[in-house]
This record gives sequence, C-alpha cells and structure tokens, in this order.
Amino acid sequence: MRGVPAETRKRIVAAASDLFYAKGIRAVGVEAIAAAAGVTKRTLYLHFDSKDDLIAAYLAARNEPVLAGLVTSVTRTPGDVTARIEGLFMGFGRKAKNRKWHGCPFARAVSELRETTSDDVARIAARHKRAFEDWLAEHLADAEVAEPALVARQLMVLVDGCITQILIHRDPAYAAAAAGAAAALVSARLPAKPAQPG
Amino acid sequence: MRGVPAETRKRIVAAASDLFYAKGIRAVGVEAIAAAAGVTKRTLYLHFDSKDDLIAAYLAARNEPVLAGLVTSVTRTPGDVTARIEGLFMGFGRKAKNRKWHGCPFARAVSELRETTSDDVARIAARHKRAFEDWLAEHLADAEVAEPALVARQLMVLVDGCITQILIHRDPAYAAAAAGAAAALVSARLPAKPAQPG
DNA sequence: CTTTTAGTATACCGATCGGTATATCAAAGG
DNA sequence: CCTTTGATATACCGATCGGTATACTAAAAG
Repeated sequence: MRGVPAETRKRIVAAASDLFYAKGIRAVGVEAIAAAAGVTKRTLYLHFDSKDDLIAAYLAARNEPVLAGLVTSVTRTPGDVTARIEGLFMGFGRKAKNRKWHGCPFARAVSELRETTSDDVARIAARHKRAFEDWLAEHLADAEVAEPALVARQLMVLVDGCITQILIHRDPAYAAAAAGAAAALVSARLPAKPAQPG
Repeated sequence: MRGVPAETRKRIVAAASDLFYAKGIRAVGVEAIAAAAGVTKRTLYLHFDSKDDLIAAYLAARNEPVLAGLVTSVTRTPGDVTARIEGLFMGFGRKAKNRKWHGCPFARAVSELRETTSDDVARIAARHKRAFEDWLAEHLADAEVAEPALVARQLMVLVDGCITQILIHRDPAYAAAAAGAAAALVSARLPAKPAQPG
C-alpha cells in the first residue's frame, strides 16, 4: 500500500500525540507509535530521524490547536473582559471532567524531559506559552485593562497553576478558585468601576 | 561491610531522590540508583519491593523538607501578611537560580507518571499539596485575612503556576508577577486598608 | 560458638529500548 | 517501459530495563 507521504507523516504524529500525551513521552516506545499509526517502524524512521525528532514534531503539531482552544474559551464567553477571563478558567474545569484530558502537553514535556534531552523541547514550549501570553496581553489592552502585559503574565501563572492543581487533586474546584482570582486581578485594572463585591 | 539497615535505606532513598528529581523518574534505572548509593542492586531490593515502592518512598521522604522550606520562605520574611506571602514567591525566584532546582517534585511525578503506575503517587502528592494549603489557610486566618480557605487555594494556584512558568521560561521574572498577584489577592481581604496602589 | 542478619559480588532472566539492515513490492512519473 | 519512491515484512543490533538466583562474607546477637 502506498499513500501520500504527508498523510502518513500526519498519521504517525497523530498516533504519537495520543500516546505521548496519555502515558508520557518516555513511557511510550517508537514501536508502539508505529503500530498505533498502522505503520512499520521502518516507515516511521523514513519520516523522522530519531525519537527526539518525533517529540519535537509532536509538540510543534500541538501548538496551534491548543492555542486555538484557549482563545476560544475566552472569546466564546459572553460579557465583559472579566467574564471572558473567568470563562477561560471554567473551561479547564470542563475539560478536566474528560478522562482523556491530562493538562498542558508542553508543561508536561518540559517537566518530564528535564536534563535528559536537547533544549528544543524547552524552546518550543516557551514559544507556545509566550504566544498565548502575548495574545492575552493584546486582548486585555483592547478591553482597556491597565498594564495589560503584567496582568497577562499573572493570568499565565494562574492558568498553569490551575491546570497543575486540577491534575494533582482531580478536583475541578480549583478552576473556580483560579477564576475568582483572575477576575479580581482583571477587574482591579479596569478604568471605570473598581470591582464587584463578592 | 555491615551497616545499620535504616541508614542504608536512607542512603538509597537519598540517591533515588537526587536522580529522580534531576532526570525524571522513568529516565533513571534502579541500577544507577544502587550505584549512586554505593550499594548493590540486590541490597536495594532487600529494602524495597519494587521500583514503584522506591518511588513512593522518594516522594514520602520529600514531603516534610519541601513543606518546611515553603513555610520558612513565608515566616522568615519580615513585615505583615502581604509581605510574607510575597516572600514566598520571591523564594521561588531565588531557588530558580540554582541549576539543581527543577520545581516541585510532586507535581512533576504526577505529570510524568499519569496513566502508567498506581494511584499512590497521586495520593501522596495530593496530601502534600493539601498540607501546605491548610497551613496557608491557618496562617491567613491568624492574620485576619477574610475567607482564608479561598485565598489559600488561590495562592496554591499561584504557587504551582509560578513554578511551572519559571521551569518553562527559565525566567525568574514570573516570580515577581506571581508575588504581585498574590499580594493583591491577600491585601484585598485585609480588614483595615483595601490595597496599596502600584 | 553458632545462628541471624545485612550486605557483597556476579551472573542471569525475559522484555523492551532506540535504531538499522536486507529484501521485496506496488504505484506514480518520466 | 522503467526508474524512482513510499511503503511493506522481518529480522537483527547492542544496550538497558526491572527483577531474580546463587554463593559468599562479616558483624551482631543469642
């Protein structure tokens, strides 16, 4: 059977994505990935130089969809900026109910591969996180939130902290706490009213 | 050579601690741990039933010292509650400069071992995180911060988010942002003054 | 003194790891 | 038609994995 090369490559990356994300990167061998992709190990190595190369491709492929999901969590929420940001965190509470959800693939990859592989993983992850931080800063600026860069950075801290807490406690209640904190930080920087009580 | 059993066990756990924490749990084999402890693999298996058993011992041994370090970061900082909490986050910025620092061992273990080993790891990590959250709540209550349980939970989110961001970006600047957010959340719940501008 | 005990040294087990070699095949492209 | 290409199947490589087996040693404990 002879398929279009680009499609074969995509199938391999998709299989690697599922397995790496679910079980961890070191826990999954290339043989299992090839089998899941319906492909021989030989074929896998025709498309990727090494497992590290495949790891990089996995993370690179995750960048856009994850980013899009985060942006959607914000923009699809009706209301003012504060409500939209709250929507971002409530989105994590929703996703956490899905047993296939295991937090941020970038944070997990960086955490797992510390001091063992090249710096590519850290750079790809940093770029991804920075992209969303920049988007947040712009979104906050458009909504006339003061010091948008600082608030965006604080929201990023809340985002990854929220994810970590949910992963550890398996309790979406932390999403509500994070949402409250985020709302307080954002609304305190709004020009008109200082903040709603509660 | 015949040593006190408890000391041999401690040496093994100490060696496992260093290696697991630096390189990740799956990345380190029991043989390497035994060698680092100056012990035979046979001896290691006289003290631990399996690698999973050793992993649990590693995390259990980390609980108290990590907790003590966090508490110290708060209590050794002079000033009011807000300043002390800021001190907690500035402590992360300080630790991050040490190349041997790799964030929270509990969060990293949970992240790495998802869907692969028993739930022991998740339970030990949850208990550890909860212990510090409870301590924070009590500390906040003593300082007359309103809704101490909620604020403590929000601070936990900031703590793990701060650590994650620093790990990814290798930039202690995120500690300052987290400290600012924490100070705002705490001081907003103080009885007397609402908050300092800045 | 003799029995436990804690340990060493070494070798082995089957399985899996990341990665390669060889040989074959089928379809697309000139 | 015939070469190139993407793929197959299968077997192999040395290394390492978690874990066990066997035999021996030295010190503490009765």
